Amino acid sequence: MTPEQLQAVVRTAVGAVVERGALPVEVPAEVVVERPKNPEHGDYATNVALRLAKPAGRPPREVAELLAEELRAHPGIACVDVAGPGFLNITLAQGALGKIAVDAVTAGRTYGHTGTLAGQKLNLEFVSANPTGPVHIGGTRWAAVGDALGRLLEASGATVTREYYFNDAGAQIDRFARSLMAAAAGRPVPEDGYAGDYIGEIAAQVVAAEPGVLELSEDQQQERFRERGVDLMFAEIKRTLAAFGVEFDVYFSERTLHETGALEKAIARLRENGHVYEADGAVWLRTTDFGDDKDRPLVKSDGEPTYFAADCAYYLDKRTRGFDKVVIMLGADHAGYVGRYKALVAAVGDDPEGNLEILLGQLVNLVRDGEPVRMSKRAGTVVLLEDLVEAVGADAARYALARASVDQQIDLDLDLWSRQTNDNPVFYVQYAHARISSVLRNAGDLGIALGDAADVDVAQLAHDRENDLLRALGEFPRVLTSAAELRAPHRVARYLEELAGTYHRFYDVCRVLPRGDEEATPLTTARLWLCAATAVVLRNGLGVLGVSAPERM
RNA sequence: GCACCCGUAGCUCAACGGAUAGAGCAUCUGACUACGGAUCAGAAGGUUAGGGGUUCGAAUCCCUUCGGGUGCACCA
Repeated sequence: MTPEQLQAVVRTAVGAVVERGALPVEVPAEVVVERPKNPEHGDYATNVALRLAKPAGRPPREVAELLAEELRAHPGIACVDVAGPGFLNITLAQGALGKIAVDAVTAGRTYGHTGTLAGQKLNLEFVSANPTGPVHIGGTRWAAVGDALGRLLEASGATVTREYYFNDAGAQIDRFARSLMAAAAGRPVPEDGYAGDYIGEIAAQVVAAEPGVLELSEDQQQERFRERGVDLMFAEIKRTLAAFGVEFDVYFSERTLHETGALEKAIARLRENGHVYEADGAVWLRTTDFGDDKDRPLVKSDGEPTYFAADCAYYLDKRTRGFDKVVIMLGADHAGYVGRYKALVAAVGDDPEGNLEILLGQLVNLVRDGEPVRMSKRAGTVVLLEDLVEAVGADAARYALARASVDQQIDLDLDLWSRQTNDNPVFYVQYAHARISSVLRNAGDLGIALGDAADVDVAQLAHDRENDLLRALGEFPRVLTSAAELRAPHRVARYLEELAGTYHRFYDVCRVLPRGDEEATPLTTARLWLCAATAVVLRNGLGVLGVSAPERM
């Protein structure tokens, strides 16, 4: 029996008790069945009696007793205890957990996938670093977490479009172009320009591609350097992200919003809704009507539209593309944007809570030898995605960034994460997978096959460590759905570490393959299924995080 | 000054309002005739920054003090 099935059984039991008038409450839509931390508390526990006590006007333990009696009648349940303030501790019948292993192996790479978010069409925007330089460490955290979140949402049945928005229309790009021009001409980069080795590299590539470019007029040169520079920088960014295992469905150019008149249309719509006014020669959106700290300009007094105006147009563009929900992942340094974004969504007539979701992530510090790492070879001051990958490898980098909650500032120790030992959590998890792969290989060499699902006797799995492992495997679908709902990919990583530990403890005391000239038994086969199921879950879980599951290390 | 995030074992971090707050590392003690020891068993380690409140129950929610981070542009 899987936890989901038990959940249904408990709910049915509540229904039965209510039905015969013993409990004057509404049957809850969902009851919580969880795996207790303390093994003495049975296979599963539910707090449903505690929840129902107040509406029923009865003491929790009394409610619990009523439900316990009902549940004991179920054939899959061996015993039910009322414990503590009114928890129901449930122990399943011998062999009832074994189905989980069969389910996992049978479902394979879709094990853990659910339809809890089916029908939702989400736009997930992350990284969105401007093509004026390489992706730095902040964007890297979002690349790892955002991509994992995308996979997580898809595993729960949502349709996800990963989107990268880039600013190729404003003053920053102009500064980038002028920096390239200066470097190409051998002049120092302007005061407000971009430094770093990459500027010289790209400038040289532009000159190589357009030999006469330095002969052009100042304006023409800037245009050529801008266009080619952005292309080259973007190619570099995409290459770096791809090497990190992150790909986007849409790269959205701000410039296109200007060129198609989308900004004017957006402003017109906001004006129709009565939220636009003019003051001091500028055009303003009255975002304070929707909880923002101050009103925001859409068009500056010099007639130029603001970046915020482009944000409005961009949001509307996403909505017309049919996304129910627009999710934007930002660094904590952009926390100030939340208020105006929410206000903008309200101003166009959407629901700022339902249609928009902004996830804020705290910043990352890199540490080596206990000292903060600040310098980068290429960019002068910031640390880059490629620096991190070079230092620890893509798997460790992705895992390290995805394993912490995003609202925690993290100190990432480069020494630790580059170590090939069990200090390093990603190796601990990957090792478990490699170890299982080895067992399965050895089984094959011995001519022992998993065989058909109908033939395996999972009731053979009766050892405590086997049951621990089965319960852990049974949690996986719920780990994925709750991590998706909470937008918390780090939960998957924590779960995998726990699962790896549970497997190692099983392996330590439960011999899988026959030794020497012993014969394979039904228990051998059952344990092999358990191993295969664990490998499936490790693989699927690591897959969500974009980390490889090696068969040999 | 105002707003948001954070403060949990020596260190890095978990814990959708639930039972005795958990892992890994580091420290100490054990298990190698090894299906991969990159493993396992055990010990030690905590006033969840401090103080109030809410309730059957608070690391979690509310108020407050202290400490750290970030942001408060007709910049992008």
